[in-house]
Amino acid sequence: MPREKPKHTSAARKPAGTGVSLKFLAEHLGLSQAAVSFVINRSPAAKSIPHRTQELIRAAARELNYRPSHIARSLRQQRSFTIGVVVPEISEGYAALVMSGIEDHLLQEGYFYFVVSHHHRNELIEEYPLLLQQRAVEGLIAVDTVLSDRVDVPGVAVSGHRDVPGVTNIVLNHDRAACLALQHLANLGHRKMAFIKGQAFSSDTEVRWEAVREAAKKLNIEVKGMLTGQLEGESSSPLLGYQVTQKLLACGEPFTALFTFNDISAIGAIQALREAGRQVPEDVSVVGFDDIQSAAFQNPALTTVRQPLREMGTIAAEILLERITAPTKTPHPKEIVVEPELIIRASTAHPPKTPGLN
Amino acid sequence: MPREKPKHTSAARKPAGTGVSLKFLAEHLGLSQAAVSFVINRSPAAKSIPHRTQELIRAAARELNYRPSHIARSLRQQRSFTIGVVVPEISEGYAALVMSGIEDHLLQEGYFYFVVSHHHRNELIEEYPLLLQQRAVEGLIAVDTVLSDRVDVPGVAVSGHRDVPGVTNIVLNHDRAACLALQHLANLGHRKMAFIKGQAFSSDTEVRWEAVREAAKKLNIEVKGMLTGQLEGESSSPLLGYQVTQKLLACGEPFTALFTFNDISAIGAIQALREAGRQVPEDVSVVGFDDIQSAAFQNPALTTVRQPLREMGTIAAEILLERITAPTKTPHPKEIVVEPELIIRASTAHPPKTPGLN
DNA sequence: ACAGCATAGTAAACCGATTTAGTAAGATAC
DNA sequence: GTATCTTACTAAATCGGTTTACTATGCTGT
Repeated sequence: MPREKPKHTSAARKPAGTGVSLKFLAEHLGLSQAAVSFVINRSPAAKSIPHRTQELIRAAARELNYRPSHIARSLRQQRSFTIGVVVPEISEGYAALVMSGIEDHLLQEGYFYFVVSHHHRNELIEEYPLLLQQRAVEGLIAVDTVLSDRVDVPGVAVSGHRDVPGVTNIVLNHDRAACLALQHLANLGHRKMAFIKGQAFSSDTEVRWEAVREAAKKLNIEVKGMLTGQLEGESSSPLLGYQVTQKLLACGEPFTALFTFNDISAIGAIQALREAGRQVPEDVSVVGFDDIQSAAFQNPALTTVRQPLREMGTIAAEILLERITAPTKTPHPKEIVVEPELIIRASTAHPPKTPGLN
Repeated sequence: MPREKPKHTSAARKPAGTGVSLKFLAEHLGLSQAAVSFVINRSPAAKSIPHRTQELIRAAARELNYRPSHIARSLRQQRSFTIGVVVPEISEGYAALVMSGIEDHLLQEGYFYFVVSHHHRNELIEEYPLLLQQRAVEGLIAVDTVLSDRVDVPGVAVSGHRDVPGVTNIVLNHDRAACLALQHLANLGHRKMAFIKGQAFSSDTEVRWEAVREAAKKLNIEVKGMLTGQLEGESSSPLLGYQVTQKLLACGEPFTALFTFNDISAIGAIQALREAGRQVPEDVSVVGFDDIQSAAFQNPALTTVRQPLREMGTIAAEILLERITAPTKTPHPKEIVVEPELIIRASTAHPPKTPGLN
């Protein structure tokens, strides 16, 4: 009779394709899957397994390069450690900054995330959250997007501005933002101001505009319909700001200051002003919004209202994970307000001495 | 004896938490899970199930809002329809553009993707691909990152520039890119050129620099060590370009043209030049690289070598899915070359009449 | 009358883990 | 000597689907 070989019946396969499974590892060790699982996960049940055996198991796991299937684990534990992020589009500076804040916190906590971008198409805004849920995300973060309430995982909206049940809103203090900008311009001596509102689909547009009107009223500044433009179109190119500004100039109403919806449109606006022979800031002061990276490196460097976009992303991730891991602790905040900051650079100055020159 | 109620024993639960399961749906219908599964998936096995029943099943599924668990399905079918994207960081214009190209194709084909950013930290570059694999991604796309070969799923690198087995490289034709830029400057009459190389960690740096030297030799242009700067530091802010340019100016060697590693650094460079009293393009012409969105809206608008970043992302996704779904068809291309395009704007012009004025 | 085939499904294995309940062997207590 | 307690595990259920193999019934052909 031949000497008995070490247990190596190996019903579990190990063709390079899939990596080694728990079953394979257990058989290799001559132990049950349960025992191996206990040790690998440092489960309390492992306390009855002697140190010697534990080391054997860990050594084998390392040697065979065992990596538990996250999918199998998710299925069993009903925990995916995955969340979904819904953004309008990726290329835009805004969403990218928020995402990088989100990512920071999520990866650090061992969560991964799916990103989907809907390009403002309604059917996608409806469908993606459901698809994400099907993929067992434990929560959703929506950036500048209104989450429908058909979703039953915790949600956090960055600039969502809609009262959706179960969704926490992270919003900028727009009142303060508008005050900062208008106050700054008023202090410089500006009275005739023009404004560029955001696209209708952006959830910030409405709130911010309301805040601007409020602030203007407080400062006793007139908001003329003729001097109020609105961005139009999907893209996030400076071209939109360029076009609106041309219209504002064409209407003939004089102005010495322009408050735009974001930095991108401010950049386009400055271009249009310059082409029309108006110098920035000598003839017209321009205040942007967001403080995207390149704002500081425009010529002239942009005065702008800074939104702490990265922080907003981080906060969103923090709140979401809190809500996921301790759903009962806090009933969950409805809204979290972050503060803007006025960054004064070179695109604003006193109005020209001959005011109203057009 | 009370009238018999419709079959509704319902061992399967349906508390709002988890949505309905196949088991619940099957019991609700009084059918087996298999039958329901066949119909839902339009599997060939469903042909033996009469239309009437099929409709009943589909109606119930719709009504109960049944959504199969993607995780359970993945486990059984060993297909996750998920891929992993590895980028240096998200906030940068470069990666964001490539990602948006990737996303376009992936979502369209029913795949989702995880994003991880490694911030050039080696341990993360090593670890993330393994973690992604553990999460059963079917392939990896690395952007400006060298994939280690310890991964055994198909990989595609965008600007990877390293010969990793099993990885397809999508690269720009850097020789042509360098030629376009230098030819353009030479045609304008420039002879004294300065250069800004990329950071050491960027995988494009080496290749591009080689191409620049080659092109310069062909055009008989001297590449002086003193007029060669290098970006230093993690961040992707224009500040880096600003600092390098200050050094170039400080060295005292005259130049009339500057070819930068990317648009971001070109923006910083222009700032530095201006502060030193050199006008762009009157005194110094500047050529950027990439053609990021804001390049067109700089002042002056940036002349730059355009990389088709979005397309590179889309191509990466296409190749990857091809390799996943038909692994044997093509042995798999080692390298795919895309062509650059010179975008001439306002930051380049003839050199000044008094050449070499410093 | 009975084989053979189509119809309309069902039972159970399976994917790869986690987890509960339980067991066998040896040590200790009384 | 036996009841009890540890110690060191294991068997089997489970998560929620997919898929293979099989069955029961009715109809057709000869």
